[in-house]
This record gives sequence, structure tokens and C-alpha cells, in this order.
Amino acid sequence: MDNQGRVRNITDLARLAGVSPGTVSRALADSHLIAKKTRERIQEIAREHDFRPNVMARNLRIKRAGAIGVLIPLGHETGQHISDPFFMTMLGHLADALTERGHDLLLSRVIPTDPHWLNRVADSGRVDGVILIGQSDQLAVIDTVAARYLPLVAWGANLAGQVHCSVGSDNRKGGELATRHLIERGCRNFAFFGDPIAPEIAERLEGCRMALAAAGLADKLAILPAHLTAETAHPAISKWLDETGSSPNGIIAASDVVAMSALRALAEHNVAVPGEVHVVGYDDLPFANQTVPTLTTVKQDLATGAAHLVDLLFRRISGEKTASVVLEPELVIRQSS
Amino acid sequence: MDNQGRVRNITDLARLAGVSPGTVSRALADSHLIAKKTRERIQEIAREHDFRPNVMARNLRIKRAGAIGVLIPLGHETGQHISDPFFMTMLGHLADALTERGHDLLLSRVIPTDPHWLNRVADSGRVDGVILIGQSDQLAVIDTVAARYLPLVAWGANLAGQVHCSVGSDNRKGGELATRHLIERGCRNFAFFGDPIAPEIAERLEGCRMALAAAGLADKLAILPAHLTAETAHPAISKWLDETGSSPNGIIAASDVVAMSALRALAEHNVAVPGEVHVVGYDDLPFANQTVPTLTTVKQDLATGAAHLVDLLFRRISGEKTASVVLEPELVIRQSS
DNA sequence: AATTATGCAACAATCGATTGCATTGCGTGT
DNA sequence: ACACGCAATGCAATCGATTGTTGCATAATT
Repeated sequence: MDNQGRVRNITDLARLAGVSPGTVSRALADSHLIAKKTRERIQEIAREHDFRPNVMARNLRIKRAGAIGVLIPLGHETGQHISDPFFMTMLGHLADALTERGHDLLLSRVIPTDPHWLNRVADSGRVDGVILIGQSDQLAVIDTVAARYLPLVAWGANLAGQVHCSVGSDNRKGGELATRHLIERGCRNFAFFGDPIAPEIAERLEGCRMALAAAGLADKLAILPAHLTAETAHPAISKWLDETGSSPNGIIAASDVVAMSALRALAEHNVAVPGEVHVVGYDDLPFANQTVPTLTTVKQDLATGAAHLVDLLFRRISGEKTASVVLEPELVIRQSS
Repeated sequence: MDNQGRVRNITDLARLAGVSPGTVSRALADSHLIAKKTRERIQEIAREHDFRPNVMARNLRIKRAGAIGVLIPLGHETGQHISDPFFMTMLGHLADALTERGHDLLLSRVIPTDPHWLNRVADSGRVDGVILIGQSDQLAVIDTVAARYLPLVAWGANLAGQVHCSVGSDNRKGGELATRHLIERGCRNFAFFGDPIAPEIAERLEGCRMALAAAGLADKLAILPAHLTAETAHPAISKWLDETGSSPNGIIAASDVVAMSALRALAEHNVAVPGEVHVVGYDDLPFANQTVPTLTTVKQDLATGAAHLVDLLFRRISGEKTASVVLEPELVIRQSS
């Protein structure tokens, strides 16, 4: 094996080059303290032996990690799998934005039953900061940690009196937009699909109610507290369609995943969309543009959301105490309404 | 600030407890070398001060990283974004399987232009092993690294003479399954949507050709080399449908993402599925069950695939020289055919 | 009482790199 | 010829933990 001559660390390389380890370190960092000739010779040897200094040792010494922890707290919603499209889309954008800044992305297990789940990552010393995708029902824990641990940002709602820095869209306004649009389309009978146990969903529902109240339609709303997974949403919606005699003609879904399930259930019941029923989703995930019919939805711009999260995080890493950001939701009108 | 009394390392804690750092280390590891009384006292102090030992320092000493690098080499397919549903689904399963084993997942930037993209991660010292999601056009690089770096596994094709360990489905067989199914459904005129520049796609196409040849329909195949992103696939398919006078009645899509685009394009051209045209996808991503109509597809069981990848990787980490795994593809019949 | 055994904790080397400070060697000014 | 300055490199402490070895009491044995 070539394991014999393998250069495993800076000291091996130093021996090979006939210099001290310190010199090698500086040479590889291209420090001007080392003569150009020596520097290039050492770099050449390093290249020949395919040597790359150990990142962990380096990080330990200079006290930075070069990685950002990304956590998805699932809380009570145990059914919600990590491969949910929403999380994954957000994760993709974060990966892009972080690697753009030369940081890696460390995805860690989340055990929200243990109150230390967040501390464990924050204090592990292997991340320079933490991004949470969603707050779940862990607001108390998050705020406690945020009070002492600066480099922490979360995607989600921005509630009054909140300690931690968050980025999210104005859910109330989003719910309002969706509902007003349906009213304009002539709907007079509404249904909201989504479980208001999550604060974000509750806000969307509230926006929906505000819009209906403003139009004098406050009593025309039915609520189906469907869970956010496609697997549970479809049967619930299907059963509901079967049982309900007078079906609504305007459906507000709490997420695109739920909306997609609704579209399918409606198709199976031979209900024309948007002919008989208008449907609006929430999120504008990539597939919203690929459904049949394509989905009208309230866009949460996850790309700029991710960009904000990363930007705020790095400002916090350098000590700044940033404020939360609330993004404007935007109605994207497609075929389903 | 409470930064004054904050316990930042094992030495601080040792001072507080009036013992040596080594004793603290052993106490926190619950070593029986330390008297039970002392051990519990130290653990109590650690708990009070919310102290958790620095993972990086620990890893440096015991020479393990506690993390697995997960890379997505995109190669030439620059358009293919990291948030592609296929990658994300796989990533979700991997995250679950890895955290199950107490390892974190390090998602790193992939620059396939630099021939050292893989070495950089493998030799960084911050991962115990590497999982590649896909091989792209980097077979040469992957095999070179695999020859000397054992803990490396890849999702993808299993080609003859391949050095590295891979897990993937039998693409040829999958293509065959899909095509035979369409033949049984009465199709006589076929189209394959997908770019055979990727080895996996090429194998699927070959399987398709074999099935057609066996049925004496070898000359009834049109190929539309659509790229694998939804954004590029839809217009291409749409244009193709416009231009082609005699449309096929059996469509084999190289992936579910392409199939979904095809479904939409067909719907917009008022072509009934499965009435006039039968469509089969590939992958069985979660959304395949949510399309309208739901998608018949060749299932690659990504959950067991991920489980295999992780299992093989850990066996390689402990020195075993594992062989590749080829999974049986399975036809999942739904509404689109 | 002297000796051996045993339990507990301290000491110090180590993982692999970084970096402030000390040292060496060479050229130059006087 | 001597001192001085500066450039180039070596030395050694450091980051924060782990762990083999050693030392010191106290308990058990003869």
C-alpha cells in the first residue's frame, strides 16, 4: 500500500521538505513571512502528495467551525417527515446560500422532547451559528437560547414579544390575499383546510376570517383541520367531500401540499377546478406550477427568505443584534382559481 | 453578563470542582475509574452550568468526526438545482438513517470543475465517510478516489468494471418493466422523454428498446432528449406535441419530474390520460401519488436505497470491503396508464 | 506491624494545526 | 571590522478534550 509514504499531517510534510511544521503552515496559507521560493516548493510537495491540512484541527485552533447548523424542529407534528417538500425546498436554498459564503451545512437530529435539543447543537462547538426551519411548538426553548446565544435565526412567524430573530412572511396578510381573491372570483361559500394548532396556520386562518368579515361573509366558513402531510390530508378531504352535502366553492388550503391533495380529491369526485370550485394554496413550492390544473397560491419567496436568513445569521455571527424580517406574501394566480 | 462565570471548557469545570481536567473528562464519560460520588458531583456541576464538552476537540483527539459528508455532484447538468425533488427525497431519507446512527450530515458544496472536489471532502478530516447522491459524469474521479479511500458509497448506476461501491436500481430492467406495461396496455407508438447523456437514463432507454424489440416494435420509438428539470422539460414537451402530427400513445418518462411536466403539457393540449395516451414515470417520488391523474411509475425504493447506502458506508468505515447493491425496480400502477 | 492489593485522582503526552516570539544569517552602513 | 537591521525560519505555547501511566492513600492480608 502507499500508506507508507502517505503524508498525513503538516509535520510529515515538514520533515519531507526539511523545514519546521510552522513554516509549512504559513507556506500553505501563502504567508509573506515565508520566502516565495520556499513557499512554492512546499506547496508543490503538498500538491504532489495530495495533502490537505486537517480542517478540524485548524478550526479548533482558530475557534471557528466553518459550518452552520440547520435544524428542523418537528415538535408535536411527529407525522411530518423530514422529506416534506417545504423543508426540502428551504434546505436547498439554504445549502446554496451557505456554500456561497464558504460554509458547510450541518443537518442534525432534532429531539424536541429533550429541552436541550437546541443547546446541544449551539454549544457543541462544531457550528458557527444555527438556522431553524420553523419554530414548531418550541417557542419557549428557542427564546431561552436566543437570549444568550446570538448567532441564531429562525424561519417562521414573528410574534409579539418574541426574543429570537425570525424571517417569515406575513401569514395574516397572506390568508387575507387568498380569501379576497376567492371573493373576487365570486365564491360565497368557503372552506379552510389546515390545522390551526401551528401558529403560522392560525395566522393564515385569521387573515382569512378578516377578509370574510370585511365582505360580510363571516359565517360562510367551514374549517377542516387537516394535517400537513399529503398522506393524511387526502383521505380527510375525500371523506369530508363525501359527507358534506353543500360543498363550498372556495377552498383555502394552508399549504401547497394540502392543496395538491385537495386537487386530487376533487378530481376523483369529478368536481371541476376552477369550474365549480376555486382552490388557493400557500407556499408556492416548485411543484405548484406543475399540478393539473396549476395551483393558484400565496407565494412565500423561499429563495429570498433563505437569503435573508443567511444574511442575518452572518451579521449576528459578527456581533450585530439584528431585527426580524417580515416578507410580503404575494398572490400567484394560476389555473386553479 | 453571565459570561463571567460561564464554564467554557473542561478546565474551568475542573477548577470549579477542585479536581483535574482529566478527572472531569472521565466523570462526564461516566467512567468507573472515578468514584461514584465524585462523578455525580461533577455531573451535577456540569448540569448546573449547562456545560457540554467541545465536540471538535473531542473528535480531534479520538480521530473521528461524527459526521458523514453527503455530496450531490451535478456535473454538466448545471441547470439541475439542488432542490430537485429527487435529491431532496434521498437527502431526507439519508438524514433520517444517519441521525439514527448518531451521525450528523454535512452537506458540502460541489465543484465538479475542480478535479479535487471529492478529495477535498474526503481528506478534510471532518467526515468519517462520504455518500454521493448520483455519479453524474464524474465516474473517473469517483473511481480514482474510491481506489484509496474506503468509506465512500454512491447512489447510481452499477457499471461493469466500476471500482467504487454503489447502490442503485436495475435501470435497464426498470425501463423494460415500464415499456412492457405500456405494450400490455395496448400502446403501439412510443416516446421516451429524457436525456440519455446520463448513464442511468441511457440504461433506462436501453431497457425500453429491449422490450420493444422483443415485441417487434423496435421502430416505433421516438426520443425526446428532455432535460431533467421541470422548467426545461415542459416547454420542450409542449413544443414537441405541437409539432408532431402523429402523437404516440405510450410515453416513458425518464423521471417523475419529467412525467409530471408531460402530464401538464398533455392536459393543456386536451389529450386524455390515460384515455388517449398512457404515461409512465420513473422514481416514484412522494408526489407521484398526488398528481392528477396519479402517476404510474417505476419505483426506486429510495428509503431502502438510503438504508443500504448508510449500512454499506458504516461497514466500510469499519474496514469491510463491501460489494455494490442492485435493487429490483418495481412497477407501481396508478391512474396514468 | 509489615506487606501487598486496590481504588481514586493527578500528571502529562497527544490529536493536527496556528501564531507570537526568539533566533539565525546575511547584507550594509560607518 | 563591527554593529545594526531585516528577512526567513525555528521554537514552543495554544485550542479543548482523551487516556496511559504514575503516585498516593486506605483497606486487606499474613
